[in-house]
Amino acid sequence: MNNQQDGGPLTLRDVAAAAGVSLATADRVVNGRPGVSEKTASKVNEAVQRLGFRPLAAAAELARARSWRFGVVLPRGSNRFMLDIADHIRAQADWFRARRIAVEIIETDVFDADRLAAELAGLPGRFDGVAVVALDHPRIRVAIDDLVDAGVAVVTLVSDSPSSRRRHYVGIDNIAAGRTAGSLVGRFLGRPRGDDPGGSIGIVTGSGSLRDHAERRFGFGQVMTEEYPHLTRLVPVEGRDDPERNRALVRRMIADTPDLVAIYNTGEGSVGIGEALAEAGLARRILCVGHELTPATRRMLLDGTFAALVAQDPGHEVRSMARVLHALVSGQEIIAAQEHIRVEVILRDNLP
Amino acid sequence: MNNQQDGGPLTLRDVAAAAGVSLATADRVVNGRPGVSEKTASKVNEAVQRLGFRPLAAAAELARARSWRFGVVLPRGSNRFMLDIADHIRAQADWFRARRIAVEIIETDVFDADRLAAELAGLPGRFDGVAVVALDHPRIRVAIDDLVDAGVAVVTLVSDSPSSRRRHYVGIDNIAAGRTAGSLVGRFLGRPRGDDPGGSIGIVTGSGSLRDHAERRFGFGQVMTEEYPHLTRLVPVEGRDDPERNRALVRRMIADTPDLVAIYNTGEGSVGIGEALAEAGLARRILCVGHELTPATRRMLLDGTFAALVAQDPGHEVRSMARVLHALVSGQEIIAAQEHIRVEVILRDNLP
DNA sequence: CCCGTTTTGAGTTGCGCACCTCAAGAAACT
DNA sequence: AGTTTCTTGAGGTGCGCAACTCAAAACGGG
Repeated sequence: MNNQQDGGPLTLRDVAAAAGVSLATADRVVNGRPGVSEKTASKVNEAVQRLGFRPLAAAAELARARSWRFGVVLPRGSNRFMLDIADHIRAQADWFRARRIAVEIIETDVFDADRLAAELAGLPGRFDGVAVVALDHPRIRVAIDDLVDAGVAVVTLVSDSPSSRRRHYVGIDNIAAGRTAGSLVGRFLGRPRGDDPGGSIGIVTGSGSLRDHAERRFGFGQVMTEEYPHLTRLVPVEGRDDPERNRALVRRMIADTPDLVAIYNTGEGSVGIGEALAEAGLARRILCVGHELTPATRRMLLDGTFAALVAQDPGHEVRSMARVLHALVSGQEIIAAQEHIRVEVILRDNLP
Repeated sequence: MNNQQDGGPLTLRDVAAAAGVSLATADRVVNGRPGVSEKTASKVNEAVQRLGFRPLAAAAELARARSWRFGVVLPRGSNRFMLDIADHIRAQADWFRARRIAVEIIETDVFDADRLAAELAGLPGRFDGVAVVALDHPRIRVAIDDLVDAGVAVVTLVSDSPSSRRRHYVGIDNIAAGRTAGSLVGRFLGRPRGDDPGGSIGIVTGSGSLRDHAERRFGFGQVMTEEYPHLTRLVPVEGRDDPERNRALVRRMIADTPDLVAIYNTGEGSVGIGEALAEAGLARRILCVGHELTPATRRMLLDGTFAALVAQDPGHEVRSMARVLHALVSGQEIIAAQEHIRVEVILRDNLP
């Protein structure tokens, strides 16, 4: 019953026949089970190669007949972007269930390394795969490595811990994101003409200890130094992603900086910046670039308060996380090109 | 053998038990087969809702045990973007095979409506699903509708034919793309200051008859008229996406336009524009914005000849096309949010 | 040569579902 | 009442693979 005769799909049966072995032997080779001589194994592998056999994903998954438990460790709190991530996870519930995946969202204080490490230490046994918004901190690195050693598939999400042995990072290149913001600010301000004095750029950031924000500031600074040396960068102020704090900080910034021409916010809470500018009657007169698309930033993009946003798509990230964890636990290959998360530039005109 | 007792996965068996009907009846309802009274059907549906049942994707796919034949109709020729689309289709071969999908690429002259229509007429029977780079032309609309009537799932790819009854369009909103290009050009040129005379903007386009290019010109013009009235738009010149023609056109444009400040190319062949500028020693002095990321545009983005690209991701489009066609032929739902193709802005700093 | 080990073949089971047949029962007709 | 139509249940089959058992065959060492 060689399927290949009738043009049907290529099955393991065909491989076995082509290699001149039994189905059982072919199965042993393909699934890496012991008890096959090297000679026979290479015969089978050669046939797999020659025929281009790939196990039918659906059949393999069905036959494996096991379910997976994934945990996603997110920062507790009201950060809009993280809420979006959580929403997208819930929105993907059907996708997960159709693949026998149970997802649990674990909210914790990711800014407290000890607590996060303790949380991670309790995960082995509870989960087959874990995605974590990581702090780049030695204690977290160790906690992640322990998870990996316990046989859990670990990926970092949004914020990486590159020194750990996590299998994958799902998120954007934050240096590139900062550079992109820098180029937008530089180009939007225009080349200095004649006696153009340049001007000062205010930088609002979340916290000095977050790797993603630090990388964005770094990338932003790179471009500014290289390409726009006529512009002055003010010392970054930390608003901890809180709109209220950002508003106060920007209010003071406006008062203290007569030649303020632009503001770059590396994190959330952009709405506070917009409010401070509106109070001072400076909305649309001072160039603003921020990160992430939220209802608030969308509104400010539409009304012109913000000229551009540098963003990452939380939906893509959640789907990528799901695919990568699923591939890792079920021993499939990761298609790198597909899992690359893009640094997106959003203007008023290409709002999704 | 109620799986729910042991916390196992939720199966159709459980639904049937919960609804107090047999497996066969539950199956009839779930798969929309006839012969079930309305009362019983609603009982089953209620149980499906209440328990949150979803057929296990792998099992459903395996059981359906049928393969699909998809055809992708692409323009013949050397257009780099279309070659990328074809490459991505080939790169997805494994994904397709794992889902029993055989994909055939059909190259034809999409600019010749008669020939394209004839090509489409020959597809029913050969394919279960077809993706076509459509010309928005009455003859093509009829040909697409005929395909749909013949029971073929049809989606348009990259270029739409919105008046047809195609089930889905996989591609970007080209008006938004043109608007985005317009905003980039306008903002990059900067606000007029003092006695700033504005300047002229050259527009290079592929052909007047392509819907996507026309829409881009329209969107570009919208933004220019609304926001940057001090800038003059030259009459678009048609280079048919050919670098050589574009080079000649831009050479003439440079000679004829002393106040040329920017060039917008709605299509391909941007490399010819870069060459003409380089010859005249104007590279990086005249602002260029184009479309699509190719090896050539990537290079010109890096060397500063082009300031920005407005792009669509061919990989995303191919994957979306595959998902949508697969969903259509197998009666699954399309997740609209996931299938939205974004208008991407690519600067030197966020090159993927 | 025999004996023990390794390798291989043959076969079974089950994953969850789609799809089919057949027959029994219920309801709606004449 | 009998007859026809509709509805439901029971059961089987197969999709392609993973994972297993058991026995036969091949192999290696003494």
